[in-house]
Amino acid sequence: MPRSLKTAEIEKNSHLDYFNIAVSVDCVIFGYDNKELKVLLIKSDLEEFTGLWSLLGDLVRLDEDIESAPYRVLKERTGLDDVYLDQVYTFGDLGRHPSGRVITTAYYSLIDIKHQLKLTHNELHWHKVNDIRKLAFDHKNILDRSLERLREQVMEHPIIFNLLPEKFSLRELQDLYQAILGVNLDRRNFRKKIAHKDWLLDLDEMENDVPHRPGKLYKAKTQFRKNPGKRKTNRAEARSLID
Amino acid sequence: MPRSLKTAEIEKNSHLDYFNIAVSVDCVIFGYDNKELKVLLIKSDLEEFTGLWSLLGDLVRLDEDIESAPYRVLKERTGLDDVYLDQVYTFGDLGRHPSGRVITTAYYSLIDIKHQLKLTHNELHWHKVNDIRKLAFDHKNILDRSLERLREQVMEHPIIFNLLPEKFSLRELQDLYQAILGVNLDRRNFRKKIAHKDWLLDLDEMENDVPHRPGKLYKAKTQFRKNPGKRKTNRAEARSLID
DNA sequence: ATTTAATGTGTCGTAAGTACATATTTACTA
DNA sequence: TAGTAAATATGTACTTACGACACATTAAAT
Repeated sequence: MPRSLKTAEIEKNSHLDYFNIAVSVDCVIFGYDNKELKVLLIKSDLEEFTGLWSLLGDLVRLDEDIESAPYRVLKERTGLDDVYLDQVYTFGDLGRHPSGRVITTAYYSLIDIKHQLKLTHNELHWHKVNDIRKLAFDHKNILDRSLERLREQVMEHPIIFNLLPEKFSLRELQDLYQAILGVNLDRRNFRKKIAHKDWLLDLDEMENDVPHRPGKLYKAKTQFRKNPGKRKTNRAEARSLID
Repeated sequence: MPRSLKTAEIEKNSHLDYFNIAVSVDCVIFGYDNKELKVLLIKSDLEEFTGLWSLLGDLVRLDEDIESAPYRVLKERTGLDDVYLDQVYTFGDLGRHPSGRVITTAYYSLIDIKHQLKLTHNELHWHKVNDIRKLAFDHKNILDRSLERLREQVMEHPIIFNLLPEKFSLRELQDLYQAILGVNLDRRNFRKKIAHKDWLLDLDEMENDVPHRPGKLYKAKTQFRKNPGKRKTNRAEARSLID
């Protein structure tokens, strides 16, 4: 039996009961601003966690695929549509939710703070990922795992562009990589590596809002995958692992 | 509402009902024998899938962590203890289970067929992964994803040794890699790469059961992680992604 | 003794990773 | 308008990893 479950709380949380496991999704919504990686959080609505922030989540509905749930949550809470989402991990320890037995599947999302978001809900706030020490539930753990996954994915797949406006300079791109990976990169080597990936389209345009020599502007050439649910095995990838 | 859900079926499957999502785990149990990657399957017990095989799974109990469930399933069905398990993905499409709404979290497991398994259940059978075309439920999809994950993990982490007996030769190890990755590898380059990883302990022993020049025997030096639930981010890994 | 079938290295060309320096362009300001 | 500051843009040399490839060695079987 869940630890801190009392009858009063069951009534308060009518969607939870003693006899079933509830299924939820939580969204780790990453954004990038002012050279910092951010995550969108909401004030926790549970007494146990007053003052703490939490991820955006909801119970999975009986009539929706689990993959649809995080899209719905993002749409409902932020108005965002057509975002990049990837499943990270499913968390289901006994004590993770004080109101009952809830298993949650975490998704992370990459969005462009500046151009995409209209915050409809004033309890939502962007937080610097690096400054976060504690969150409600096990959400700090979920955040850590999501960041870990983001770091793994970001050099292998052309997904990082979801965090940037359509047009960006190589400096902006490098700053973003540095914010995500938490390391400084050599500019010349970084550019060689990016050039080699063939992800960028040279727009033949220049920055015009910088107080120094403007850089060239690029846009992402590659189509990012928006629905990661059903992937194909890539034989070539497997091969490159060894020989 | 689930597609093919009828009252009769609900009665037959008393653990499922109209009003809640059920949570299960499925185990993709990999083994290795005769130069082939195998997976342990059980005959499906559902009418809809008579004649088809399925993964070993069970509903998650109300009083166990989700991570504990696959360990329990393995213990109950095969007697296996202390195995390597890793969570792969959570599948939750509406129509995936004919008897109701069931969301399942897939784990893959690596075990040594020869020395560990006492099949207690005579409906269990090892199947060649390469020969599997169709499984019950969405289990073929789950198997594909698990194999994909195994292929990704197997060069990065010293987990492959869970599929081998304690002592093994480099040839056996290479054969196993080839079975998993589905490619042939150059022996010299393979050995260089493995040597470079510093995963092996030279036992100063020789094979003695082979009809040709015997090779040296090795054992795994590295401790495999048995409980992958809570990983730490590795700063050095992140750095190596860029430069 | 010869054959067979594997083990156990080494080399060389190529590609990628890493450390590092100089010239160039624009905005700013004095 | 000339000089300065700050960033862009690019190249080279070193080292390490990858990939294709060949030959000598060892033990078992005949």
